Amino acid sequence: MANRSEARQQERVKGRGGRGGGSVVAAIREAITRGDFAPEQRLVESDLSDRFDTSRSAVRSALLQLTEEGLVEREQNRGARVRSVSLEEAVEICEVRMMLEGLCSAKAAERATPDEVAELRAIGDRMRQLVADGNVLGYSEANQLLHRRIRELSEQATAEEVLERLRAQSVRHQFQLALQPGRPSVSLPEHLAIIDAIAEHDPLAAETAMRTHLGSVIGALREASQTMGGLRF
Amino acid sequence: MANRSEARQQERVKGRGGRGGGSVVAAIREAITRGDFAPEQRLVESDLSDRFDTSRSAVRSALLQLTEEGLVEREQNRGARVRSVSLEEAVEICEVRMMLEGLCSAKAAERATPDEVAELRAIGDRMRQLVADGNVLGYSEANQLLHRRIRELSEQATAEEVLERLRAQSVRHQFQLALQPGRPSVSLPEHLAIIDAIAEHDPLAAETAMRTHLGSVIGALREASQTMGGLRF
DNA sequence: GACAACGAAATTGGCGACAATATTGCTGGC
DNA sequence: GCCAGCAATATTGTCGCCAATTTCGTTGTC
Repeated sequence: MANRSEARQQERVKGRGGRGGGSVVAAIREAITRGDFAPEQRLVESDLSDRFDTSRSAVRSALLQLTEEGLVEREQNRGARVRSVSLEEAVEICEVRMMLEGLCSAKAAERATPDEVAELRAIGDRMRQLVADGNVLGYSEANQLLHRRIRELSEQATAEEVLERLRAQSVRHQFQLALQPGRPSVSLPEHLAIIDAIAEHDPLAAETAMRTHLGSVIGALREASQTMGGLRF
Repeated sequence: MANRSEARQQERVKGRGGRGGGSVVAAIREAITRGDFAPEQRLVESDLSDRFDTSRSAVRSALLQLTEEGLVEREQNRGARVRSVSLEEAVEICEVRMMLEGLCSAKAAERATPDEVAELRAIGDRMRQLVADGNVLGYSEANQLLHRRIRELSEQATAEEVLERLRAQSVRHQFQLALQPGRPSVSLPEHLAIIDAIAEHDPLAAETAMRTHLGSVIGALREASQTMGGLRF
């Protein structure tokens, strides 16, 4: 659409020009989750191959894969768009997270070594500090880190994979939530409860604490959408 | 490998020859889950395009998608094979099912209409009869049907999608289990308990019953693998 | 007789071209 | 002035070809 003239920065994939087999997927995925592409935005194959300095077939196969991952939607002969996930879908995702992160939390409670417990405790302390300082973005990052570490500690590859996929799908909702005023002070004690349960190697308490936390996230999602007017993301 | 001469039956995809965009994926997926291809078997692109009477690029893109679904594994420049899932992986899958089908079971208990409850009860009755008759294959089918209907009743699209994917990955383990002598008489009461809980619209009991059931499945998987010698599927 | 080096065959990876389809803009009639 | 039909354009879908890579078989040497 004539914007090929406005010399757009080309994001070279992996350094070498035009190559990078599987990493084209990673590049486009990151661009979507980072918000470079808006929800519902059309993803034209030739534009993308241009932007990422790769071939159209590479982009094509990447879009196929991202469709499978739930980040992109395609219609026959009508191309691909960034998937926009509705509030209802975000709630569904959170319900699944509730179950699966509950499992991971329980497993982490079983397996965590003293060092790993110390690591979680350190994250908890940092969270406390960040909330006290009113550092919303920092807290959001620590939040992601905590959830990720607990997933990893579970050593449940199947659950980890599913959760990673779902996380990518709901980054926007997740981020919106983090910016909600007063939200950190609600979630902080929930996070600390999870850490405590894992530290005490109490799988049942760890699962319950995680479920409580994500239940509260679901509630917050619903509330936030009311104030925001039910926008899709 | 010179077996192109033995006139192998060509399974036309979708009737018309050589077409059928997305349904090539379905055809190969079915062939894998039906056991036409053994685990670890190589999937040569030209062979498949021959067998399903389609183009190599269609097969190629199908294999890409099936890799994403966890049914196929690929190595750079070395082609695709049918993924073989180990006992440990099967247990992981079952743990995830435990959580997610637990969720679906609870939601089904909330939502099920009288008609739907009657339908589940009918399945339960049929199961009882099939066990009494010693009809193992029939029971296995009814088993799958029950789990599927509960998933559908939950109207949790996200969980349904994940579960469907995982089911395809573990069909072999699932089938092996169904053939285990004495297994039906163990699982029958568990299934009936799930149905009862849903019929009584008791989400908590429904979730618990489902978790108990799949916990028992995990135990059975482990036992079966001992007698079978820890074979991969 | 075993093994390394080499060459041939099989297979995958990727690009370019072309056909099929959808979208957009234009023209003429009412 | 609005709408139907048609032409032009943009975009996707698919195929065939060739290069890159791996695998398999052969030959020659020790």
